[in-house]
This record gives sequence, C-alpha cells and structure tokens, in this order.
Amino acid sequence: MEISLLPAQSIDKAIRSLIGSIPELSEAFGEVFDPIIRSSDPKFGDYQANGILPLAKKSGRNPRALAEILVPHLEASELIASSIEKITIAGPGFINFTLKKSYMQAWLAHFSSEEAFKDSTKDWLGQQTTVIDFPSANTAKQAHIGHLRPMVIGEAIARILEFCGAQTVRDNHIGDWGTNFGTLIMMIKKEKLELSDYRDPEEALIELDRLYKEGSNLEKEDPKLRDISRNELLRLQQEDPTNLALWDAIIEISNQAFEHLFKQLNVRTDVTLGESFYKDKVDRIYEELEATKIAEMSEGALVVWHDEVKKFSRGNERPFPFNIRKKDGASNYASTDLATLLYRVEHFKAESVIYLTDARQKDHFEQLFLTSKKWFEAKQYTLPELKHIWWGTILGTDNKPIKTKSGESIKLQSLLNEAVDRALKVVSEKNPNLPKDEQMKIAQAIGIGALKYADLSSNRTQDYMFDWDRMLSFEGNTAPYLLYVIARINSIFKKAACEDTLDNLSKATDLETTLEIDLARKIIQFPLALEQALSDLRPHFLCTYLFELAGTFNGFYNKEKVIDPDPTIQERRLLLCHRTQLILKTGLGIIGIETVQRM
RNA sequence: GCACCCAUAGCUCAAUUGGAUAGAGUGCUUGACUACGAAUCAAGAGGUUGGGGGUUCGACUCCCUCUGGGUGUACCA
Repeated sequence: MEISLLPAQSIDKAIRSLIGSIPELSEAFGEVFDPIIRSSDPKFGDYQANGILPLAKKSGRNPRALAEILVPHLEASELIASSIEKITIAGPGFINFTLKKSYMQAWLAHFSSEEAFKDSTKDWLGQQTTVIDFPSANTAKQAHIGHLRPMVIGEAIARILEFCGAQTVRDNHIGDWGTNFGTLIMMIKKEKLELSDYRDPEEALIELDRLYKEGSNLEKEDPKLRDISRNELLRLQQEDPTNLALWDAIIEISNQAFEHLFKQLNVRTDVTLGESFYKDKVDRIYEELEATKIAEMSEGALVVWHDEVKKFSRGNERPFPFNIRKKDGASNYASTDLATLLYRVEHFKAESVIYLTDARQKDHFEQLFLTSKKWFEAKQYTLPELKHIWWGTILGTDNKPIKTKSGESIKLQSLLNEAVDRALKVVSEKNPNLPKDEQMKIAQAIGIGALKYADLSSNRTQDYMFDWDRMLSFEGNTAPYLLYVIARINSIFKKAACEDTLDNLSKATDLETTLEIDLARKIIQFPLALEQALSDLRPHFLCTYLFELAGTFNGFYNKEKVIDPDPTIQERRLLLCHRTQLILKTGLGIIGIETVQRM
C-alpha cells in the first residue's frame, strides 16, 4: 500500500486523473476542474471535496447530479481504494471521504520519525535558495522588547522553510552605519573612555546606551557639539583610523551582546552583513538607476517615482517618492537595501528573499519591491521572489504598546529573566525533589518556550496582548500545556518499560475506540497544518494544530488506559502515544521551541 | 488630504484562504484523583462576527458606505 503524507492530495490526484481518462467525466467536468479538497469536520468524514459547487454554478447544472456522476467512478477506481472506506454526497453537493482504519494504521506505522516526515516535506520547496533578512538588530543599543518578535518569528519562519526543503541564508542586516555613531564617538572622546575597560559586553552596552542618550541631549543644548558629532561621522566614513577603531569596538560590543541573547532564545544567523558592508556598493546603484532613467533628481535628492501607485504619486498633496540618495549625497536605508538585494542575488544566488520587520515599514518595502522590479527588468537581471513578512505591536494589558511603569521600553534581557524566574517558581513548587540544576534547566525551557509560544500562537499580523499570567498559566493554548503532554507520555513509556521496543510496534492492531480514531485522525492532519503555516508563513497555524493535538490526546489519555494486559491493545495505544509525542516534538522544534523530558 | 492595518462570547484569541450548526482557552456554574503525572479531563450557560447595503447556491472572509481605534506619509533606520 502506498502511503501519502497528504492523503488529501491523493484524493485530488485521483479525481483529476479519472476526469482526464473517462469521457463521461471529461464531458461533465471539463479540463480545468479543481476538486478543492479540504479536511472536514469529523462528523462528515476525514476530507471533503467542495469543488462541485462552483462548477455547478458555472455550468448551470445541479451540483448533486454532478456529484452522482463522479462518485460511482471514484468508488470503482483502484486509485484510492486502499485508503478510502466510504464516499458520500451531502448537503448542497459536498463529497465526503472517510479514511480506512487500516490505512490510518499504515500511515502511523510509516511516519515514525522526524526524518520520515522530512523525506516528503523536503521536496515542497525543492532546495530553493532563500535569504531571510532577520532580525536586523540595531547596534550600540540594548535590545528591548521590540526585538523579541523579529527574533522569535524570524527563527520560526526560517525553520519552517528549512523543514520544507529551502536552502536558507539567515542574514542579520544590522544598522551599523548610521548617524548615531557620530554622537557616540564624540562622547567617547569627550569623556576619554576606553571601551576595552569593560569586560562584559552587557555592561559596555549599557554605557553606550547612556552615552548616546546624554550625547543627544547635549547636542540639543549646544549646537557646536552637533557639528563635532557630524565631523566625527564624516571622519569615520573617510576611514580615519581612530574613529574606525572606535566604531569597530562598538560593533563588537553590540554583536557580542546580541549573540548572548540569540543563544538564550535559540536564534541562529548565518551571516551578519550590515549597512557598512555595502558602503562601497551603493555607487553602482546610483549609476544603474540613473542610466536606466528609473531614478531622477528631486529637490537635490536622487529618487524613484512610482506614479502608478496612488499613494506614491508625485501628483499628491504630499508627494512620496523612494529617496535613494540624500541631498547631501549620503546613502540611506533605501540605497543600502537596493545594494543588498543585488548582492544577495549575485553572491548568494538568492531565488527568494524574505524581509522580516514590523508593519510600520510596509511602505518602504512596497517601494523597494517596485523599484527592484523596474531596475531588474531594465538590466535583465533575474528578480527573485520578494516577500515582506510583517507583524503587529506587542500591547500591554492596558491595550497600549507595552512599556515599563516609568514609560520606558522593557529591556529584552530583563524580560527573559522574568520569564525564567516565573517558570522556576512553578517548577520548584511542582517538583521539589528534582536537583536544583535540573529545575533551572526545565525552567529555562518552559519560561523561554512560553514567551516564544505566546508570540507565535496568534496571527502575526495582529497586535497581541502581553500577559505574563496567561502565557505561564500552564492552561490553554500555551507552551507549558504542550510540554506537559510530552513529559506525560514519557512517564507512560517509563512505566510500560517499552523504551527499547518503541521503534518496532508491529503487534499493534487496528484502531478500535472512538478516542483512538479521533487521535489518529488528528495526528494525520499534521502535514496539512505545516503546509498551511508554510503557505502564508504564519506559524500560528502550526501552534493551533499542536494545541488541538494535545487536547485530543489528553481526552484519549483520561479515558483509555494505555498500559493494558492485552499486548496488542497496549502496542496500538503506545503507537498513538509515540506519534503524538513525535509530532509535538517535531512541531515545537519547527517553530524553535525547546522541549523537556520531564517537568 | 492620501494610503495601509484592525474591530468576532465578559476577557484573550481561532475559523483550513468563499463552505455544512462561527470554535477554543480563560472567567462563571457543576462533576471526575486508593488512577499511565489533576500543570489533566467531562458537562452547562455565554454571539445580530462594530452599523447599514451589495455580490453569491453559500459571506467573519469579497465589494461599497458609515462609525470607532491604530500606523505610515522623501533625505531616521
């Protein structure tokens, strides 16, 4: 029996193939019929075909009559005979499919490891080279809560793409060439500081934070200082050795501090190519865009107009061009982004580039993509697929962007510390007998996992409310709820003393009880959830699914005893336990959340 | 002014991209531990999907309009 990762796809293929080969069906359904196979409410079956209804409308025929032509052929066909138990027509013209229990059993037996899933999913994106631009940390500043989403969402999306076969380059496009460096260098010289005096990059970064804040205030009071800062920036850009060394030290400090956060949040980047990397690559952009007449001068700046898009049109009351070179001749965000895209295409051979930022930068990326399209067409470069993945704001329980009580942004490190502290409190309460170091390890996994899961489990394009009590309450759609199921299943394995035989559960008999079948059904839907999460790069589809799987499992667990005197019953239930755990571990792994053996 | 995003149960969120009776969690009411981990499960109440119109066999989803929030509007990134 051939087992398909996506049985829905097999049904789809079978219908198309029958329509192509049987004249009666070709005539009734035509060439371009899409069956629209979806998973269905369990009370109807496992899958449903919705495609009859739109076709009936288009061709002016009775949908049920159309279904009645198709269904007998499907029933007689060998194509899905091994997988489908029952096909029924219902409602206005839906066709419902119910999987055979033996097929579910075979599916469960076949997909027995993460590798087994990957064998199928790795073909979904076929090795496509994808550059993921995240988390684009800013330099010389302590990370705050605003850096949480790019790290968490970025890591999850990178992993989803990788699981589905993409060749990714995770590129941390840091902002390391901005005007703030002038102020910082001015202040460092003014206070005669030695950056190497700070052993700990965290401590040094706090100092840089202070310097910048104080420096900006001083500049406001004393315009002469502002001129000094400007001059320092100019000298930096002219590669003055002293300033370049200071700049290097600052970058090193902030990169180290970020690395420390990445480690705690289990975030990985492959390359860190900031704006400074492109400083000698922007001239080519100006030249090419001017030569192709895509860019033109406006008010002293070099800009690209996109008059075909209303909001960017120069006819507006407030014109909004894409400014790629400032009137003082300096590069900006737009120029480096254009140079970066070209580098990604020429150097990394990117077939797809994904940018992750918050929603406020939507206009920028729309302009960047419009400009790139015109430019690449004119130069006959191959334009990769470009996507801007954006998200909403983190709100406090007062429904406003989250802040500390004094109105400052919350430091990311203190957020992580609080997550672990809160988790540790619960862990030590529930497991007073565990060694302290293990309690700490578990608390880290739970605390960080809860924080990440809270961010990933709601639709990224929405704002979400940050609520400690909710994310760590260990109830509802939270990481601890999912982690608990994994730990609980481990306890069953231990009690059944079956760790050695888990790889070979061949005595398992066909599923019998409703709760067993419900659970198996849910397990088989895993690839659908993954497919959905991939199609829109929205991790919450996967989270919702994992939560439902955990709930279905808990329902089964509370009613059906796994450990049973009859070895065939015990094996088939152990099989369900094992696959549930496998998918929870795999699924959480795909969104970047660490799991624990016990908790 | 122009553009984009959002509004779903008291609260926090879903809804398979237009499908069957809009679902979860939380909170509230009630029940299940001599039990493979109760950090769990089962049951009940709770809705004019912001208002109004339209398209469709079918609309939370698409179109128009109004109300109320948020964001962006060239030389910050």
